[in-house]
Amino acid sequence: MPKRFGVGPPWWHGRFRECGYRLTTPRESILDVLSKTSKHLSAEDIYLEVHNIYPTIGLTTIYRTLGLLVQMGFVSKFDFGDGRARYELSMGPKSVGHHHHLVCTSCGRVIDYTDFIEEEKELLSKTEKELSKRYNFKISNHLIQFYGLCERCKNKK
Amino acid sequence: MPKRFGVGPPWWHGRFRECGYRLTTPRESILDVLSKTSKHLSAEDIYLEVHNIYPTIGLTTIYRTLGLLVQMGFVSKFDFGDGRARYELSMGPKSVGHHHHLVCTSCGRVIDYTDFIEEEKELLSKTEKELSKRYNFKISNHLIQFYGLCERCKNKK
DNA sequence: CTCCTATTGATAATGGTTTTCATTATCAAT
DNA sequence: ATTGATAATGAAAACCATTATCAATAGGAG
Repeated sequence: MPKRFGVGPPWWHGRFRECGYRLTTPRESILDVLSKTSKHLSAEDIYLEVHNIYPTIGLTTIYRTLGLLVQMGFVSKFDFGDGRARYELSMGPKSVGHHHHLVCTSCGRVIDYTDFIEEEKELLSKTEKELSKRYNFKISNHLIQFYGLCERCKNKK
Repeated sequence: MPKRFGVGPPWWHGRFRECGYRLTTPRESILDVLSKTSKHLSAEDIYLEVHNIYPTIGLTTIYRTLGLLVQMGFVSKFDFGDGRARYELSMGPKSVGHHHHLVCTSCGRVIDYTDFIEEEKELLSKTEKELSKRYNFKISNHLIQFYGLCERCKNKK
């Protein structure tokens, strides 16, 4: 039986050591905030949140740690076109798992969707396989976003 | 028989007037550069190119015009994660037409691919339709990018 | 040709992200 | 527990793509 979430050390403890990095208080605080939300937080959002539980944190450390987490594959970095990057835990309990985004070009609202159409996943892996072969490319990730007007903005016109 | 490209006024002349904008020399120069390449140019790339044929151009005008062209749907704006936006003509002779990107996370190289798998287009429109209905979202565009290691970088390891 | 207005471009400002560097914390070996 | 090598931190400054400001200029309807 797999270990339940919420008991024992968080799942990421081991991975840090494996990669040769130290799991420090600032880093844990950042992971803590990320794991307790399913929102799309900016670096400053995270800074403000972490600041509550670890007041001496610096914005620099936020950026550095996020870079590390992205590199380790724990965190995904997104650009929704508003000039600041957004970060989401890409694995873990509160995470919705892999998902794509609907971005409203008018108000900037972002909707996650995980309920893929049946064939969507299947086609995606097929496409990745095909592209890998054709372009001799080792594909490790993909980004899919749809742009348009959300319910509110659509009716506003 | 459709008008051949290269003769008569460029295809975009009319569209400007329709939208209530003036077609000025700086704007034409920018469109000229964009229509003669299939690369992913940054604002500064475009600035340097246009500067050759219209030396008094200002970087400000580049940004303003690109914003206009994006808004009019002539140009697509992309973010490949290197901190600067890239622009491509989304219609016209030299344009490869709608395409997706393979982005190398190591060297930043970008490969366009237009030769979609047969089912890809079909599924995409099906997905858009489904999402529009489910989230009451008017989808007008999408972005699909695959990340990984290009041939060169893959072998370098 | 003239006037009104959109457009331009030099400059300064903005703001998210990175760099720098002196200080501090971590962990393995003692 | 103590030490020492090294990684990590954070305040401040630097960076740099993009935007705002504003006086000067150009387009085009009349």
